Amino acid sequence: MTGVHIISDDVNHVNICDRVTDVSDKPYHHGSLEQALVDTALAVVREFGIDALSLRDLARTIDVSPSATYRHFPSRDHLVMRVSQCSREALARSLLAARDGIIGSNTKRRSVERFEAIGHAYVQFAVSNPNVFEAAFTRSEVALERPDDPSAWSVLVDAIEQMITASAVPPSRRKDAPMIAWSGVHGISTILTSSIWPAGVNADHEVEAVISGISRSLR
Amino acid sequence: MTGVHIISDDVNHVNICDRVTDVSDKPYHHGSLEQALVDTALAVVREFGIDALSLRDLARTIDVSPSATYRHFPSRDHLVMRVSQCSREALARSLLAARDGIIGSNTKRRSVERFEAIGHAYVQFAVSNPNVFEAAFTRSEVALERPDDPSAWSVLVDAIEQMITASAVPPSRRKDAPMIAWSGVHGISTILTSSIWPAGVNADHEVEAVISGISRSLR
DNA sequence: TGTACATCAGTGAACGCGCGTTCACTGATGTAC
DNA sequence: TGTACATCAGTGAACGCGCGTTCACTGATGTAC
Repeated sequence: MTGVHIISDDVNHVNICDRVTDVSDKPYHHGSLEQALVDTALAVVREFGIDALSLRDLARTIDVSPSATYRHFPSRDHLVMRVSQCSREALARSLLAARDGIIGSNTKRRSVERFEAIGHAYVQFAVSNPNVFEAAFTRSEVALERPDDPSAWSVLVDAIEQMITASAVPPSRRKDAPMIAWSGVHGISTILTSSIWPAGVNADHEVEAVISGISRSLR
Repeated sequence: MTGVHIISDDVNHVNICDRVTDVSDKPYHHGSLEQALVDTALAVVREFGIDALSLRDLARTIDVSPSATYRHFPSRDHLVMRVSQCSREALARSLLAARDGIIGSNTKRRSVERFEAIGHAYVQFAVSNPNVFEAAFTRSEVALERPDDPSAWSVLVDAIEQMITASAVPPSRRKDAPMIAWSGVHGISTILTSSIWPAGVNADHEVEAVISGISRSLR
C-alpha cells in the first residue's frame, strides 16, 4: 500500500546476504499506466459503481502518485467516459456471443431465435453486472473519441434486418422495431437492477414474458 | 446567506427611529423545518439531480444550522429515501391525471385510451423532469416507512384490469401485461433521459411507436 | 558506438473545497398543577 | 391564571475525511548526429 515492499523476496527465494533488500522493485515508469487505470477503474466500477470512481483511489491501488493519472486523462470525466464506453462495448460483445451461439439451417427460425437470444443476453448482462450496466449508460459532458465498437445498437438493428430478410418480420416494422425492442429489454433490465420491481414477481418469468411480448409486437 | 438580514425593513416601510433594527427576524424555531427540507430537497433534485443533494447545502439554503437537519432525518440517506418516494408519488399522480383526462362512453375504447394515456404520461413525466424521474428509482439502503400513495404500479395494474373487463385485452394476459407495459415505457423513458439514443431518431415518433407496440403485444 | 539533449512519464507537496456527522449547549414551547 | 419544569428544536464549533487538480520538480527513454 505504501509503495515500498516490506518483503522484497518471494517465499521460495533464500536471501544469501544479510543486508535487507528493502529497495522497492517498482520502476519509475509504470509502463502501461493508462491500461492499468482503465482496467482498475473497470474493476472498481464492477464492484462499487461508477460514482465510486476516484482518481486518487485508483492511483493508490496502482501504487502511483495521484498526479500521474493526469498524464493519461485530462480529468476524471474523461476516464469515466472511457470506462462507460468500455462497458457498452462489453455489453455489445456479450450480445454478439449470444447471437453466434444460435445455429440452425432454418433461416427464418434462426433469425427469430437469434433476436430473442440477444434480448436475453442484454438482460442477463444487466442483471449479472448491474454496476457495469449502469456505467454503460452514464451520461458525461465529455465527447466520445470514437464510436462504440462493437455497438449494441448495430447488433440489434442487424438482427432485426435478418428477421425481415427471412420474412419473420414485415418490412413495415423496420423503422420502429429497434426502438420497440430496445425499450423493452432496457426497461426490464433497469427495473430488475434497481430492485424496484413489485413483490411477488419472478424475474426469469417476467423477462421471458417481456421478450415474448416484444416478438409479438413485431409480427 | 449568513442568516442575519442586512436590510430588515422592506422597501415600502419607512423606519421612524434612528436605531438600526439589525435584529434578525428569523425565529429560533423554524416551525416547519421538515417540510422545508423536503421541499427544498425536491427543488434541488429537480434541477441538479439526487446526487447533488447535500444536507449542509440544504441547511444553508433554508438558513438553519447543518445539525438542525438531524432533528428530522437521522441521516442523509433517510432524506434521500423520502425525496425518492415523493418523486414516485408525483409520477403516479401525473399518471392519474392523464388517465382521468380521458372520458368517453364506449368503455372498451376508453379503457384502451386511458391505458395509452398513462403510458404517454409516464414518458412525458420522465422527459420533463429527468432528475426527478431518476430520483424516483434511486435505490437506498433505508427502508420505506409506508407504501407509495398513490402507487404508479397500482395505476398501471388497474388500467390493465379495466381493459380486461372491457374485453380489450384477453384475461390470459393479466399476469404478464403490467411488466410488459412497464418495461416498454420505462425503457424508452430511461433511453430518452440518458440522451443515449442513436442519432436521427425522433423522440415523439419513437414514443408513439413503443406505446403502439405495447398495445399490440397485449392483444 | 557514444554522447548530448529533447521529450516523456513519473513524484510529492500543496491548495482549496465540501461533505456527513457529533456534541455540549441554549432558547422556545407546552403541560401539569 | 400563574409558575415550575420537562421536552423539543434549534445553534455553533469541531472532527475527520476524501476528493480533483495544479505545480515545480526529476528520473528514464529515445533519437539525432
